[in-house]
Amino acid sequence: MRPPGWKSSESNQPSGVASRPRIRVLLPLPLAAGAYDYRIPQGLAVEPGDFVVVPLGGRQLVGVAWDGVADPDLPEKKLRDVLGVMDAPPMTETLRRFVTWVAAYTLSPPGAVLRMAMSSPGGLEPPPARAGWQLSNAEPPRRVTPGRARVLAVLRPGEVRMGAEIAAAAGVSPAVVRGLADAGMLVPALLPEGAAFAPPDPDHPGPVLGAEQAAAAAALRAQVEAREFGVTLLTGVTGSGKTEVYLDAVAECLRQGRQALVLLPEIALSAQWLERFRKRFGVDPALWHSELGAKTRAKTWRAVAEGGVGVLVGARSALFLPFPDLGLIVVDEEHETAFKQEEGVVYHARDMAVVRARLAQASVVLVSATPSLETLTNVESGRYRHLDLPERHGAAGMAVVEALDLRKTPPERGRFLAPPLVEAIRDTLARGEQAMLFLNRRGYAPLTLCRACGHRMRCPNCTAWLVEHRAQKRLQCHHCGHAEPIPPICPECSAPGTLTPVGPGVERVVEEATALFPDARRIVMASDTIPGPAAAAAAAAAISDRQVDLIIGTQIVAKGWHFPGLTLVGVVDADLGLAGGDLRAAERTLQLLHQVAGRAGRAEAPGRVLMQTFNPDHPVMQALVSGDFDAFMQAEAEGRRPGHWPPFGRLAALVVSSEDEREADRAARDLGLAAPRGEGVEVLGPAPAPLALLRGRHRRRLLLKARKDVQVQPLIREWLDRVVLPNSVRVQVDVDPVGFM
DNA sequence: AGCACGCCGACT
DNA sequence: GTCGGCGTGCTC
Repeated sequence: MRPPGWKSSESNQPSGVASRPRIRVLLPLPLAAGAYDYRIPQGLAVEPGDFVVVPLGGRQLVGVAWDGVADPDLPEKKLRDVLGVMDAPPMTETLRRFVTWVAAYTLSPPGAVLRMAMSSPGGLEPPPARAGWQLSNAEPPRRVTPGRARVLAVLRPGEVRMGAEIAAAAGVSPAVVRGLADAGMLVPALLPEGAAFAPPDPDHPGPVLGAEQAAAAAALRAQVEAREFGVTLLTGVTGSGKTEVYLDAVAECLRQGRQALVLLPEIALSAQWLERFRKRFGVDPALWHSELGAKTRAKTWRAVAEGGVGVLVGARSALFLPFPDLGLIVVDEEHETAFKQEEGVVYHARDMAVVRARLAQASVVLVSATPSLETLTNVESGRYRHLDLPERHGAAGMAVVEALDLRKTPPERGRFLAPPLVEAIRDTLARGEQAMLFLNRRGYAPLTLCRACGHRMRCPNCTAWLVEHRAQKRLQCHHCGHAEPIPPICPECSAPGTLTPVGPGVERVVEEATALFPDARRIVMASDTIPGPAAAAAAAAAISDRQVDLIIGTQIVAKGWHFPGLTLVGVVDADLGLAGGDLRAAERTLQLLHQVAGRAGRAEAPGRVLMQTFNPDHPVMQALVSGDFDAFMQAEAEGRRPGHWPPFGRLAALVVSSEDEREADRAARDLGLAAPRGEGVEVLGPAPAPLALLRGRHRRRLLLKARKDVQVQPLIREWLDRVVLPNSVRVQVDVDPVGFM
């Protein structure tokens, strides 16, 4: 007896005294040692890349036969036999090399990276054959009941259909079908597998490209046609047609018979993107994101491995799918920090996309209206090519952006919308156009304090204030799961009714807008009101259909929506992202606010953007008002270059954490004392990590800063080997950190 | 990641 | 007297 789905050795003989060949097997577990060695039993053929079943301890696991030679010194008695080979396409050498590369770069166990490449256990099993019935060759009896006759008439010779379906088509109960089967007139048969994914047609008549777009598209097509590694940055303002241009490169990739992967930062919110894809290719692409169910996941994974998927659109994890011949990777909104995976294997999907493409001899297109300084620097140095789409395609010009000085025209006391913004909204609504208010902060108020004693409500597990969520009447921590009812008295001084919300969250803006514009039809777009892709699509449709006058939302309104009736965007707090000592705070704020601004005025009507700020002279505000991002990014570069800050140097963060604060301090200090030193290497800290307490763990951070030509991975590996830390202390390494962790 | 082995509190 | 808490360590 053998489990379904895999082949085992034919011989049941013991492996014998003579030593059998060995093979390394990488298991999808975070084992620091890497691949384990196994014995190949007689009668079983195992090649690198094969998905193999092996014993580990008391259980059986699927791993991948890996490259390299087994350790000849490993004693024979430790070795166990490979149990079988899965009936699945082997992992390609390119993907195996990618797994190894990512593990080495991120200082993760290779098995932890492999786990991401085996993210669908079901995909390794052949798809379950579905059972059906077909006509037998038996001579039909001369007399049959009318029901049986109808069934026999419904089925054509050789046709296989499911029992329930046959019964429905013949208008009989399933019992009649069963009866015919018992009588031998129907025989069981397997249903043919339908094509899982309709192939996108590269020559489907799509939208017509303008001259600038056509030229850029031709350049991208040529790059794909070359079938070698190359990276191009594609820039252009919102509405310049970047998507249509890179979809043309996708089409060329399909003509080449290779697969294309499009990475989006938030796949769950991309209903409008899918519509554009459908317009270009006539079918839906395959999708990959964390919300896929196990069945779809398995089907998609398997179809990708078998080469049955031409184009796949996915979130960052799609980078580890088993494409047999990947020809193109598009990273849309390449500046987005959502491409950075912060948990488990810490990696940046944009950077790893470039690595995978290099290993696969594929093209990369990085797309953004506001590219990251990293990417711009690679353009500058000639490593990446650059194509720019200069105009807004077939529509009005860019929205006019104005900084609204809150020092000159402050809102009324206890309000958050300044009079000029209120006026602008009023005018917009009066014209029958739509307005949007953006505040990147969920909840009602970010801080609750006691007016009597000054006590601030904070999370017991994190260094963070509790955020009031008025709808649930609760205070919530946005970093861990903690939530509590709003206490009736101050927990510190017991004064009743003195707890006061301070500052605005999106709910409070809704409250204010409701009081100001009671007749406007409103929609709130925040992660708590838009729980999934379906809700996002519905909200987008409601806005496009003009069922809504005023859109109030957080971060998610910034995504690439196209709302033709929207002509005014108000940014409630443009300074929000600028606080804190983050290296990229200014760059990120610019990118976010520009993206929000891009929602305004995309059709015939011109758009207007009002940003409420206390710093109208800040370079970010100046750049947004003038639209001169090149100058801003150049200034950013000049700010980072002298200190060898990224991208002009390398950075790695080590976050030491423990439930015990003194232990965290001690461990961080010990690490600091053992820090590597040398030419072009510097270690900063330890210092409290940006969230000094997170989910009950005290965190300290050390930063390793090195010159660009220094390989930081061996330095860090040796560093960690020099220090012995208690088991309760965790060290998380983040190579190329973005923002705080 | 599992699943073992290994030492200290509330139960049939 | 045991059942069981999860701390520590190993799995080719």
